[in-house]
Amino acid sequence: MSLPHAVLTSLLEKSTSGYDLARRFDKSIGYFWHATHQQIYRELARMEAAGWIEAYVPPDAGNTRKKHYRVLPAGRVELARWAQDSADPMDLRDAFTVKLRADAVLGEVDLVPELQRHLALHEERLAQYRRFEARDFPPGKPLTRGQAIQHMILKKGMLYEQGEIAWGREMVALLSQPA
Amino acid sequence: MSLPHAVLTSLLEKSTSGYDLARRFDKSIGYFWHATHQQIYRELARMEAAGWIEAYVPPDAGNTRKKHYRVLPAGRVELARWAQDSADPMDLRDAFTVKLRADAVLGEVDLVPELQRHLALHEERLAQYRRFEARDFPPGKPLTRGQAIQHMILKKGMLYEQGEIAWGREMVALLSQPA
DNA sequence: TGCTCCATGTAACACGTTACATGATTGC
DNA sequence: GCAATCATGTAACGTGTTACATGGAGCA
Repeated sequence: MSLPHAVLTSLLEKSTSGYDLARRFDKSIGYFWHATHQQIYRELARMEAAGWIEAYVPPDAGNTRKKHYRVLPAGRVELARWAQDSADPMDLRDAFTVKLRADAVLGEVDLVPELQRHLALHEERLAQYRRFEARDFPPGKPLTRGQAIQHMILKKGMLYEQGEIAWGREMVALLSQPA
Repeated sequence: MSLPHAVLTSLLEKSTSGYDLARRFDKSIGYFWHATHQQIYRELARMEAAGWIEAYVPPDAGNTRKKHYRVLPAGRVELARWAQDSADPMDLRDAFTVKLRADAVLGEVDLVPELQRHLALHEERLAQYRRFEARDFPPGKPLTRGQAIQHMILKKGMLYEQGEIAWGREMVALLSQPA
């Protein structure tokens, strides 16, 4: 049960509306914790009921219907409590690997086009991470502790994408071989 | 919806009982597609109802209550259909990375012990993968197409664990620095 | 006898996904 | 005026998790 805590973290980084949170979950924090906008609205309602966050109308509201949320002290306490909890590394649920295994046992499945599509997606994401890095962490720039952690998170994402790409290329070569 | 297909794949690799499938999901295929024994029993019941698999009493049953399952032609067809479907790369749900972000914004969270625990788990799993590799894919051994795919899957797991370990060590160094 | 592990399940609930609904605003 | 996008939600359903139930087999 970490979705509320991912939302709390995102709100602490920047107080905002459910809609903008959902969009942020499509990039940034969502690269490490995926969630749909419906999950986010549901969690916001629950957390408001629990007294972890509160809604307010932003001063520059103007003519939108946006409801902004900010984290209350109880929310901070809960987030700190959860962060100190022990939890095992994430379980993988990687459908493509299962498909490869299915191919290994069935034969007659052509996974090359899908693999190449995934490769392109991983390359695109890696390129985006590199742009983030160039923008936020230029070489030589002194970093606060928090920024250094954010940089390491980005590097973790880059490492992951690089691994997927290197492995994917080798896999294309194998699958493209004549049987 | 890939759990039934992961089970089908596992049953094609070896017909067996729900109990043994559950144990296999704790190693082997479970490293890429996690599932609990309750999920597996539920899927077996559904797939039997759908005519994808059938239960039978193994000839050497003896005095156990084990029900073995084997894949029926309809199950093969369904697995091949699913394997050809397009699906995006897996979404991550990595609680530890969220905790790091929480630490970056909150401070005052000590994630070093947890990180070291994870490091030990990743190292152990990598060692296990290496044992699998030495046992199943000794250098120079000629491989069928299916075996070559299985080897690549194992290498993907090794690459992943190596990345986690390298990154984790760098992260320990950062978090251990005096603030 | 009592303990542990084997083996299969039921039930309740929490979480995640998909489809749909509603109305306001912005741009052509 | 119309379409696309903004912004928030409801509802239904499917998947995943946790707790518990049941009874047999092996063994000290």
